[in-house]
Amino acid sequence: MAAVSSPSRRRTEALSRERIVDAAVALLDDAGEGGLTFRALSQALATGPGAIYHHVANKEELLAAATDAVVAGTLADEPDGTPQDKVRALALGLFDAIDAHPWVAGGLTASSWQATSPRIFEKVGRQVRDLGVPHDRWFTVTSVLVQYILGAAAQNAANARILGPDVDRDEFLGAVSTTWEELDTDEYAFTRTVADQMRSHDDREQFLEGIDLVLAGIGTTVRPTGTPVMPASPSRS
Amino acid sequence: MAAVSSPSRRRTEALSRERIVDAAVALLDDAGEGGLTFRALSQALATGPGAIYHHVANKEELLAAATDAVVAGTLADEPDGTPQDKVRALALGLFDAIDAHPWVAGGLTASSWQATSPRIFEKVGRQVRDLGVPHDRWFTVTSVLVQYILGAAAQNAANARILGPDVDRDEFLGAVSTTWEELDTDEYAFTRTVADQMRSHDDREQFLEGIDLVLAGIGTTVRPTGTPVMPASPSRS
DNA sequence: ACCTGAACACCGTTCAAGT
DNA sequence: ACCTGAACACCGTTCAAGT
Repeated sequence: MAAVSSPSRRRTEALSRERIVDAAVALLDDAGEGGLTFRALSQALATGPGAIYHHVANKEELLAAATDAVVAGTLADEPDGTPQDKVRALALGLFDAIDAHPWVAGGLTASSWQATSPRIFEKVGRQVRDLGVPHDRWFTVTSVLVQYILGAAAQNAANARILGPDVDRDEFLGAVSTTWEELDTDEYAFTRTVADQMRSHDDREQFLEGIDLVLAGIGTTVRPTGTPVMPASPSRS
Repeated sequence: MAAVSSPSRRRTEALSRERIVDAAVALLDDAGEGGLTFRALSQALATGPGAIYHHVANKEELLAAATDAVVAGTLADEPDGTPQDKVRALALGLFDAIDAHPWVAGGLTASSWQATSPRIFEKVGRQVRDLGVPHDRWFTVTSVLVQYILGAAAQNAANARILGPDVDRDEFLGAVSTTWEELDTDEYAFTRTVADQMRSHDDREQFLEGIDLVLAGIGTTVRPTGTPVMPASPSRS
């Protein structure tokens, strides 16, 4: 916060990768994916478009860095409780972050095996290990959990994006629900019957139920020494 | 296939939404997301850029239509077997389609609640119903399944994209695995221990294991009339 | 070394003008 | 009604020139 050190230049502070990334996050947050522009960015930083290239290779790397900044913030605080609780807390933290910054979803799929995902992978993987999953299944089970978390959060963010800030959620869900009710009787027999469930569902709640479903599935593969196979987390209905 | 009817014009056939969408799919397939351009498209169709707008509202709608065309093709043939088998077949069909046309992943998240997703939702939902899931959980369980399928497939496609056609998969996985082994001992204690599992994993296989994990989770919530809670699909190890 | 900002090679989209 | 293609208002990225 202190703009002290170094002899004052034309700008308050010299350009730096960190300042650029911060400005990028701000731009993405209030103007969306399409709002991140080297021209808009250079204006916000009181510099020329070319200057940014001295600190960032290209737009893709910039988006990845902005994504990483948000995710790192989310993973900062350590949850506590059972491994199941920790998975839920981690998942919900990411879900909320992606909901608040929908552009993160795009950034994550664009840079999967890079810096960001390993961070998430590590946090989730530790819980998988503590859950008692056999060692030879750690990679697969952790991957599946991470894939569900990021996949579900990304799809939720996509919906939030088309909703926009000015569209009423209930109104929108009601409209979709009505559309579903009017679908072809034969071709969409199933979808029609859940139109009302769709109208009244809660995204966060549904996301958590998905986590619990996967945790329950993991539970069926876990055999704590000497005890029989048990469905996971009996503490939740 | 027959280019008969109507008096011959400068082009073999008049422009139509279908011809435009077909050309878009072809363009996306061999040049990727960035290859779809109104200029490239109009050249392929021997017309001007403006002409396309008489049949398609904008690029977003065009991408959605192209996505829908691919997905509809995938869902065309009806699988058979148990509901579990059908879910696996449906999921694998989508996985393979997204793997073959990576741009579909982006198209799906960009137009989630539109025409494409309901088609997938319906197909999956019917199996959820046949699985014996209680009626009041149909929407949630189906959503979770669809979210996992599309989310995992999308992330796989993202990896395939950064891999590219000219990069050797084994070599790439080996490189990532080595990176993981060299990560910080404390910060990445878990990730380091699964570096070798990551090197030898198979994407399709892992995807299917994820499906089975979710199905197993669903199994713990299913109570066929009069019988106790049972883990799902005892037929698979 | 870092920054500037004009310039290059593109985009999606529009629109007067043609048929 | 459908098509044309120039034109508009943008992009990301580069690069000579400055400090």
